[in-house]
Amino acid sequence: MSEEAERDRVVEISDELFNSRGIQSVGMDELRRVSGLSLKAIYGLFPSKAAIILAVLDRRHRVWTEGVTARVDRALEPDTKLLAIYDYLADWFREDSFNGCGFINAFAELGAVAPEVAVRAREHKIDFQNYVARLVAGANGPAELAPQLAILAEGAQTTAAISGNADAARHARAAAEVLIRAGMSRAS
Amino acid sequence: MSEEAERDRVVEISDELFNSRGIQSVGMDELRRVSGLSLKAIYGLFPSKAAIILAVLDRRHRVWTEGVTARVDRALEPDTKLLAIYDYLADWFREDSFNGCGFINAFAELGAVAPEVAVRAREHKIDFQNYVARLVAGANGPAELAPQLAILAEGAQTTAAISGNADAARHARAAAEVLIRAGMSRAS
DNA sequence: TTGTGTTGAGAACGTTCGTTCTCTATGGTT
DNA sequence: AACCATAGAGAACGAACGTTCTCAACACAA
Repeated sequence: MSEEAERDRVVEISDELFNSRGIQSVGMDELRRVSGLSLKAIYGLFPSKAAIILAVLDRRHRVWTEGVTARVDRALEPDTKLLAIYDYLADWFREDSFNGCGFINAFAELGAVAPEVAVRAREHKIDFQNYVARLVAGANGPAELAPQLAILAEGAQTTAAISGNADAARHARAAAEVLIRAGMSRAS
Repeated sequence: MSEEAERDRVVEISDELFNSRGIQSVGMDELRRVSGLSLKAIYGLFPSKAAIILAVLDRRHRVWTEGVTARVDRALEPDTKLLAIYDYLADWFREDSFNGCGFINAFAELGAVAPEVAVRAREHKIDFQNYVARLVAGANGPAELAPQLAILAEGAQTTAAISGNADAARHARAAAEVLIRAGMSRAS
């Protein structure tokens, strides 16, 4: 296995473990056991656990972005593209492994003591807000609609994570529909 | 100082420290140093750090509930009562010590490994949803409005925490206004 | 075959944490 | 003054963590 592939494998395994049990609760020894690599090999791929954490965040950003854009791209109309975000959330919430937004979790766990984690979380959220803003602009919606829709998505994620059921996506979608319709009628 | 007062003091100090730096990052030794009590005294008041964490969550629930109800009670009309929630959030977000919802943070940090923390977080959120539902009912709004408004409040909290600015409260309030108006017009 | 560099397995190290224990000083009671 | 219970200060303990080191096994070149 190439070094690149091994790195990806460690990051993927770390992502799953961090997601299910939190970052600080997962030790390097468990990473070694699950990955089948030696500690020496892992430390040959990454200089520290902190570097693995950041790599996991980068991966999460990529997976999230690809997932949501793929889902949005399938929708045909500008307004159904916006609603597709919440359909993506609904599917995500129903996965057994769903445990809340990894960035919110990482920020809550390490944001105050690991500035780089806070930065990645902030960048991830800003990136999503900008994406929503572009979709809103594409639908000729008013600028203030974008942060509102983003807040709905954020709220759905934490509500689904803590309550443990996926209804939040449905509620957020319904709210988004109302906001979009209201925004469009005012814009036209 | 009475034992009750000392207990409160430890919980209050722990709340502040946990809020600013996360739960796991704060050790018992720091609690000792800041509180001025001996470790022995602290362990006389609480059987373990886990018990302190739960006491902090209970305190957070009490403070939050009192704060938001006080703000809501100041509003006169049923629909402005609903909007008062977001005004309360706006004030909270602007506090220097604001670091996101303590329950979301605790859940993210410990929910997967400390079931009691997850239960408290869930109970807290359910309690808030029920509160919103009562306010919505008082305003003769449709039942589906309540979870939508709750999701807006959740999203505002995480967005404000990660982005570091209080605008999220304003956006959430504006969205809530639209949802409330739409809900009322359909109900009437 | 011999020598050499590399690697895996995991022991070891230094630190930190939650918790308990020791020891000393103190204050009240007789 | 003599005794005892109490409590503070922090050392000590066992466990767990991230990281590094040791050492034996192995692959491969000469």
